[in-house]
Amino acid sequence: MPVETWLNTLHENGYRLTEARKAVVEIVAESLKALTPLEVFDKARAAYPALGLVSVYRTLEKLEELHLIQRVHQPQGCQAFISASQGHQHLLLCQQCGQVNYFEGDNLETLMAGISNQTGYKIREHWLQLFGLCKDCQSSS
Amino acid sequence: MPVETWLNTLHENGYRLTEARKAVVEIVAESLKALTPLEVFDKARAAYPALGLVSVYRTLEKLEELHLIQRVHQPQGCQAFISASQGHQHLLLCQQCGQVNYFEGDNLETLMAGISNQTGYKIREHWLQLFGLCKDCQSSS
DNA sequence: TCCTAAAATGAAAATATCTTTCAATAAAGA
DNA sequence: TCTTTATTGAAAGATATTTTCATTTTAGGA
Repeated sequence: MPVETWLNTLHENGYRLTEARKAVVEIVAESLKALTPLEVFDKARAAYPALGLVSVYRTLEKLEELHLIQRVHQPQGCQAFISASQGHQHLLLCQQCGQVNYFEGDNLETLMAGISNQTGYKIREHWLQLFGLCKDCQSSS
Repeated sequence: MPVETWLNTLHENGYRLTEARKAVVEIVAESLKALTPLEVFDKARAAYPALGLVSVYRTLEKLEELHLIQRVHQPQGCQAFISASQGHQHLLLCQQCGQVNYFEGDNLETLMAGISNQTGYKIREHWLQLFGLCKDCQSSS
């Protein structure tokens, strides 16, 4: 999704468009990898040196609230964010370079129905995430 | 899995059996809910008041390394640990009481093969986790 | 049972991460 | 342009985790 769309969404929801926010959005919207707040801070400061780390946290908070980004869970940690996909999708992460891909079409209905039966649980949500090696990292290793 | 097995595994891997470790293992091995280091600390101190929080962290580290426990990822945070299931299983968590269930039989092979084709990724791992309401919490809400 | 080397401990200090507070600044509609 | 109010960055505060280190304890051999 283009940076413009993100800025519009922020504005439409009553948030002001400041230099700090634009710098953060610019970085996060265009990253193919999940970034931690500190990584965003470092990258965004290149464009806007006065940026404070606090503003990064606050902006990420709002972007998450507006479902423009989502938190990425990994064995190394769960503080990283990536642009959120539209609709119901899942993540596929490269274990080498960190590149993130999205996919949909999880035919988990049958599986979940069976588990619901077995356990008596009423299932309300599911998380599915795949890890592997992207094309590039397969050949280079 | 019984506490004894955990202690044996620790011993077999060259780790000594200390009072601190026993107290931690006792708590974690028998919990049906995922516990944070601090929660483990509090509970384990009942049995062994001299316990230090550092030892909790160190013991959890070893238990994870030996695959006796696994980290549980949740929207509220990812610092909690639960007894690891044998073989390849997934978690089903109650969103109300936190109770953890295990299930297996994920027929994701077809799904993963398709995604592998589409993306060119070589898929090496997958995370699947379900959230819902357990039997008890359904009736009480 | 006693001894000893080395692992493990707890306390305290150090790091790292994230949040709150607050006076100053800047956005955006009138 | 003016004014209100959201937003800012710096600093302090709160949490969570790791490191350091002198002391204690374990476990295996004597």
